[in-house]
Amino acid sequence: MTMRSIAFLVFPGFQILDLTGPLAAFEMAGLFAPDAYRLVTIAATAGAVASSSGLCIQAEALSRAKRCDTLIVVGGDGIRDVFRDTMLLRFVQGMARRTRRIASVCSGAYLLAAAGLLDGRAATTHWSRAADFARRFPDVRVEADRIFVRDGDIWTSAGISAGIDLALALVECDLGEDVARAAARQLVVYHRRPGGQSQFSALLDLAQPQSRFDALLHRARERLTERLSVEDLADEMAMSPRNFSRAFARETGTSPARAIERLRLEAARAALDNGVVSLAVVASQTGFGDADRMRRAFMRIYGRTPLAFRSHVTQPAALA
DNA sequence: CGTGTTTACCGCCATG
DNA sequence: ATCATGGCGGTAAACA
Repeated sequence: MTMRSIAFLVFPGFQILDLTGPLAAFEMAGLFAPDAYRLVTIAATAGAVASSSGLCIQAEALSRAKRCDTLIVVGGDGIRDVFRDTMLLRFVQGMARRTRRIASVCSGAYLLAAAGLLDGRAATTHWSRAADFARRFPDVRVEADRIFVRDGDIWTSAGISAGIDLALALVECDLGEDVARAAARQLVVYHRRPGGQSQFSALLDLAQPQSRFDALLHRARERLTERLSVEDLADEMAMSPRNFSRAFARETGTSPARAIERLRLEAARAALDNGVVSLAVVASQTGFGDADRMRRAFMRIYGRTPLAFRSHVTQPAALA
């Protein structure tokens, strides 16, 4: 197996989770694929680099990344100064020619865009900066609602924890789905977030963030074991069932019952993928009542049984 | 697997 | 007139 060197570029005022999330994801992948990755953190000036939280990390010189496989640029408020830094821009441009692929987390995309690497490409960044980003870099196709975007050998990801999703996707690309899922399980995060593309999970694929049903769905997800009938939900919105159904369908594109079912399916999938709890327990915890009803719902929507969503990956030797 | 019951959804119409 | 609302009844699907 070839050892791949992954270089993380940091700078003063970087976001600590943009670095440590993906770092930990690659580390976990290493439990299942020993010696697959070598991880190095680099900065324009070697030595202690303070993150925006004040926590410092020890970075190595840029020259340490000359022969790396992947460069990952992290984000953070400090990017405001960094993406105008001609020395770093030239470094990134040079890396684009040398490395197999380049990625960014959160506002790290600013550096890639300023270096011209994203011109004509699809990319994403933290949702709160998407508008500013699009204004500054009109040649980039910003896909603001995505967790991460791949365009050729350039990968960009949304805010903070999305960097973990990005890293898992890179791992899957390198080492296959089994290793990526095992690493995700070790991190206790979703391998592929249900809802796939939305920074806000599938839940808000349904209702717009400012929709009057957005909060309702969020609350419902916290108490899936309750009845959550159309009548209950209408009552909670202080609307008649008829009008609630109609308004909900108009504003979310799906019916109330289908939305609730989707939430239950997502929760059940996550529980199946992450844990070893029995089907009956998962069914009860997600509001399906019993395993048979859950199974029927899975077949109806996914065309596969709940068991098909269980990951069958052994524990890493280091933790056995 | 068949069967009675419940639930969800939708068209229609009345109201304000 | 237009629009949001809400009640009624039929139908189909899911449940028991």
